[in-house]
Amino acid sequence: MAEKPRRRTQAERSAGTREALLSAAIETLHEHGYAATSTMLVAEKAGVSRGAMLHQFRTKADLMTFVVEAVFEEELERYAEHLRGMADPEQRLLAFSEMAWDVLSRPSGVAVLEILQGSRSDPHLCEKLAPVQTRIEEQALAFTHLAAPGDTRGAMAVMRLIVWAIRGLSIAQVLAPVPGSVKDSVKVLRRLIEAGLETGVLSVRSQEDI
Amino acid sequence: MAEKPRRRTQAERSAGTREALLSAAIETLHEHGYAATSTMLVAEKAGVSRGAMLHQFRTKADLMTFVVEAVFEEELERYAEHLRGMADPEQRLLAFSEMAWDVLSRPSGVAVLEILQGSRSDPHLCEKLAPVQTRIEEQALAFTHLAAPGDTRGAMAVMRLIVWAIRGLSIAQVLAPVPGSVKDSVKVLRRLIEAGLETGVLSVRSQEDI
DNA sequence: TATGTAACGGTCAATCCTGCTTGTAAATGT
DNA sequence: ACATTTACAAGCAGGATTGACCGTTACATA
Repeated sequence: MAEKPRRRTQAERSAGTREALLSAAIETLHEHGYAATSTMLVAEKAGVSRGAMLHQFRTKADLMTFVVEAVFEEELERYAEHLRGMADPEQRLLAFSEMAWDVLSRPSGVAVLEILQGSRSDPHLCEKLAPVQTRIEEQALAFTHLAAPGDTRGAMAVMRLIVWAIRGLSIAQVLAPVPGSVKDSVKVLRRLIEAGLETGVLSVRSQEDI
Repeated sequence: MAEKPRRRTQAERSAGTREALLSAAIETLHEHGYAATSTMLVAEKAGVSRGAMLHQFRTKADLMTFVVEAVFEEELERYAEHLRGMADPEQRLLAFSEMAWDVLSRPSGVAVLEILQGSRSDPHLCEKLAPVQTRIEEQALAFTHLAAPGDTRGAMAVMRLIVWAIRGLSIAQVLAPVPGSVKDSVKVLRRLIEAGLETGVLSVRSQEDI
């Protein structure tokens, strides 16, 4: 009758439960926020026993760290896809705010933000996340190529502004009763960047005297 | 020896403990985030017995709501002070980002953001906060006078962008290992607004076709 | 002064969450 | 084929948090 209920290989099983836990964690974080994201809830939503979860992620901090890392990998791919065939730095900068909105306003982006924010409440998680965080910021900066190699500080300021403006707006969106209207602000940001490029404030070559 | 240990009046005593709890809550939220802000911790830090706290704020949600409201009142005053004698709408808009940074990056501003974010984890708090939140946004909009009376939607988009960009950056600041560097981004925002005004993207008169 | 009311201090039960431990079955490696 | 490692299930203990319940004291007012 039924196919041999072939047990999957170990690696497959591991990957399966980790994937299920990842999705469930993202969903829970997106929906209920960090404070209400207990490991029990996540395991239950993932359809995984608490024992299994505990085997894969010994502590809650481990699970959260995994989520941050996994989502970041996925985000990088998404950025890369958006930027494919966009060589002009100015064009990249112009597209950046809407790109970032696409990437960061998704449930996974909100989930990561919840974790970052929530990490402040858990020293253990905090120190596990510290290296990941700096690595992310470095890679994000290198990846965007927003400025000439020389001006790290200016490029960092611009990148941070855009990223955190978008993150802020993504909070506004989940908090707002009518989520749609937030995107207007993203467009305003894009226009501001256009204006900045026109007037030379955002020269992609240098960003000296801030 | 000692002065008569005159017992304060009832109203004074109430106000005293509420004030102490307010400060302690802000401090705890700013320092450890929402998840780690237990009522016990707050009471302890305020030097108030749990019984007293429970008398003033029957539930945790009550305390949090009080914090949001009290801080907002204080923020309004701060804004008013900044804007005193600044009648020109363009000038107001120019000053807005740095004003907002002054007001929102303070511990109380971070605390409110923590509460808003944390409210998603607590339906009870969520519904208590909903009316407060819309009231705040309305008043903020009316208060800033960023656009001509006609164009509510455009003004809202601009106001939201600035406010949430600043809020996002204030998160970045508490998360960052070296907090100082975040302010660069605030200056970039100011420059972008200048540029937007120059090129007419941010006309204070109208903000039609977004 | 006497009575009602408000602030307060301390303790309690119920709940929830986390991480540990034990036990089982399957897959992997020799 | 056997030994070892890995994935999983389930129960358990410790700790923390919340909100409620007493009793006590001081203020307020008649």
